[in-house]
Amino acid sequence: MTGIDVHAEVSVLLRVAGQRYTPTRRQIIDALMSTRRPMTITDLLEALPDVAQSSLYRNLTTLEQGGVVSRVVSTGDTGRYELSEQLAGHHHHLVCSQCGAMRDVVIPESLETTLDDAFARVAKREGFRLEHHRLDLIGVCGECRNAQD
Amino acid sequence: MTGIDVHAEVSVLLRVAGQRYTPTRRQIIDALMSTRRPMTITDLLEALPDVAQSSLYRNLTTLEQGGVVSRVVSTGDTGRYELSEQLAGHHHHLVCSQCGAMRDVVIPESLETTLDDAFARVAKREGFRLEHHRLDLIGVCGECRNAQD
DNA sequence: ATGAGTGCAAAGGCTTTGCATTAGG
DNA sequence: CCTAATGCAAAGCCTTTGCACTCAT
Repeated sequence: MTGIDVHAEVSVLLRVAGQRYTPTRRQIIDALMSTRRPMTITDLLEALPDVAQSSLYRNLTTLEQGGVVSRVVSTGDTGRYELSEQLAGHHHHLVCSQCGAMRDVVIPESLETTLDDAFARVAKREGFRLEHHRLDLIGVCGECRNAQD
Repeated sequence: MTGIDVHAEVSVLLRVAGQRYTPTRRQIIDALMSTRRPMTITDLLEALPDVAQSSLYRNLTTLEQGGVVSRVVSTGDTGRYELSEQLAGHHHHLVCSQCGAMRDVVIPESLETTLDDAFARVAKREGFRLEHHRLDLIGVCGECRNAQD
């Protein structure tokens, strides 16, 4: 998806949610689009030095409620955000157990289908209405592997 | 795995880590064994009313470093802990998107094998040394479904 | 003009740390 | 005895909130 498409889509999503697409929000989206990994609050503050911390938090909340971004659960002590899957596509994460870095990763479509089928059965068995799944691959990233040599 | 086995195993793990298996730590393990879901700090404090909050945090850290318990990443604002997979066996979690509750769930062994194979390939492609995977099924639990009727 | 968005500072809430006391080997 | 573990209280850190100001419609 190109940047223009994303901005147009965000604009629609926010309008539906009764929210404006302000310059600050556009900057946040630009920052999130610029990388293939969830960004921490710190990352975002560094990328947007003119945005107050409180504004960042408030905008992220607004964007999340509008379905534009998603809060990513991570091991770290600070929150992480990414574009919602509606905008970025379905994906998973590689998580480095040493440095904590996260990176997006896509698994074969056939495997996703297998997973969806199996999970649907498990959810039914457990009396659970399944919405989606979250899958992280934990290991050691290339940089940390090199650093150990 | 029976309770006796778990305590014996914990004792060994802690000894290897150079740590003692104190009464407080045994109480924590008993609490974690009593339920099939990760417990929050609040849960544990309620289950162990005579244990100071700081002791709980410190013991959980010690137990985690010894490989006895695992910190579970969750959406909530407070930490969650469970017995390590070495003690509790490999499993995943059902996470309720409405009430935040988590519950253990096991998926078919054949699916785990399929996942492991596929993930190994993905990790290799990405220059990642895979350690394990984390899989959550997000949806609405039975209680919340009933509450909506 | 009228409500939303912003910045700054203060307050909140979970977690960690300091320090004196107690228990275990 | 000597180190580890505990309790209580204080400090830290990320996040949220209050309030006045500015911007957009």
